[in-house]
Amino acid sequence: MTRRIELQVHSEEERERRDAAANRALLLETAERLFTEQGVEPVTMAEIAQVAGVGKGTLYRRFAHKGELCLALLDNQLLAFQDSQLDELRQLHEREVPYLEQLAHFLRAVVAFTEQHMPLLCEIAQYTPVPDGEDLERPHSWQYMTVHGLIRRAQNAGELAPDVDAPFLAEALLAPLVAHTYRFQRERLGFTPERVSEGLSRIVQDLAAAS
Amino acid sequence: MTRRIELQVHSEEERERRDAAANRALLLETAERLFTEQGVEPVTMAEIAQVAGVGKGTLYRRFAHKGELCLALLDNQLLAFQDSQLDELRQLHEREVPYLEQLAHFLRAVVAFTEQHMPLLCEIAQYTPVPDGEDLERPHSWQYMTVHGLIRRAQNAGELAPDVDAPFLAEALLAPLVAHTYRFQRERLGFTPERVSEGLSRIVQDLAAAS
DNA sequence: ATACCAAGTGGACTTCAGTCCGTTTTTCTG
DNA sequence: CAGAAAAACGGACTGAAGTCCACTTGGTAT
Repeated sequence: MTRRIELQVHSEEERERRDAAANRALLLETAERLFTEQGVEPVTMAEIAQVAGVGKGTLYRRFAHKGELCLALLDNQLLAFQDSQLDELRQLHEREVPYLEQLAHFLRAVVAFTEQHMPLLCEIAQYTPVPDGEDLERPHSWQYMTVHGLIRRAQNAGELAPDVDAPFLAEALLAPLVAHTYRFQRERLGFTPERVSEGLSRIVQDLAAAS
Repeated sequence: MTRRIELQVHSEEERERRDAAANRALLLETAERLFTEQGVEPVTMAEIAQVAGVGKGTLYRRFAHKGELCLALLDNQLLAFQDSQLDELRQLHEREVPYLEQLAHFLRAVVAFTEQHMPLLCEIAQYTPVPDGEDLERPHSWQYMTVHGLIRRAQNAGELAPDVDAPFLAEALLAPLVAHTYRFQRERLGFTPERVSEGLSRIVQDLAAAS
């Protein structure tokens, strides 16, 4: 046998060596602890490596930059969020709740998620070298697809005019929830999460009413 | 006479020394040239100082960081933009164009401005240390006040339901025009400026229709 | 004119992100 | 179990932002 055929769709990158896997876990634990103690932003990559007792090279071999590390830390919670949302949307769908109402519900959940993970999300956005980005926007990307999907279904169901630009509308509804923009609203404008949720719901409602 | 009373409302910070003013101008010219030649992002502060033939300390005394330098470079054009917009809005108002239409017009103008100055605006956003920000958001701040004002007038004129959260709506309409968010739409989603303008106008229209 | 001093200046220095590469460890193969 | 290839490791190094401070200079008061 020359090479095992890749069967799994996801994360089949021919497994890390044992020491590598151990270090990945160690680094994630260390980072999480330091973040809890000092907050995300002030902790440096060098500090994480040092406290974990490995060289910087090792740290950077696992995580190309601080953003990737933060994303890894968020990964489990992101998966959980996605699962719970898919589930809730399915339930709403079974109860034949209109798509635009599902959308409002989903946006509310995204607000909560953003609120909860603001520091990590800001850091992820910060350390994403412009042209790269691909997977760093993963949280946003999934949210975008979901919102876009709900909008299109709403259009198909006649809840929303079919000539509305669904991709743009999806982006516009999520734009206030981009980490830095959201933080600005929270910290400088003094908006509460509820206020943001309500505001977005209202926009969605009015879009429906206009159709 | 002990101290001249400050009469001017703006920029009365007791004037720079002649050499300082000369260096400010020199640095702005140099930065502008380098930005034109190489683009904004790859030019370093050290390079600007070096090419201008001054020490880094001098550069940083004038401009606390790259964001401030970029903002200074944008300042004239920002003033021109504000003037032209105030003028246009005044004209629209005289022709008794509805406020929400004025708003759509203004948002279109902001899209154009953002489009034109994207590199500088991104850099300004990048180098704004979190807690600071005050004047770095000046472009956004003025846009925000204008949009907010138009929304409230629309409400007073009965064009828009009075229970809409005007401050939030202003922020939500401008959120897609925050530099990084806008760039994402342009470069990764492939939206054209027209598409963004149209999309925002449509939202504004539908808000009106729903009231 | 002189002398004083706040403002301005230059560049070495610190800090942090991220890279590089010679050395060590794991794992695979016979 | 030995030997070799691949992967991982560590920490010195680079590059850029931003700070610091001893020194100089332009405005002002005498």
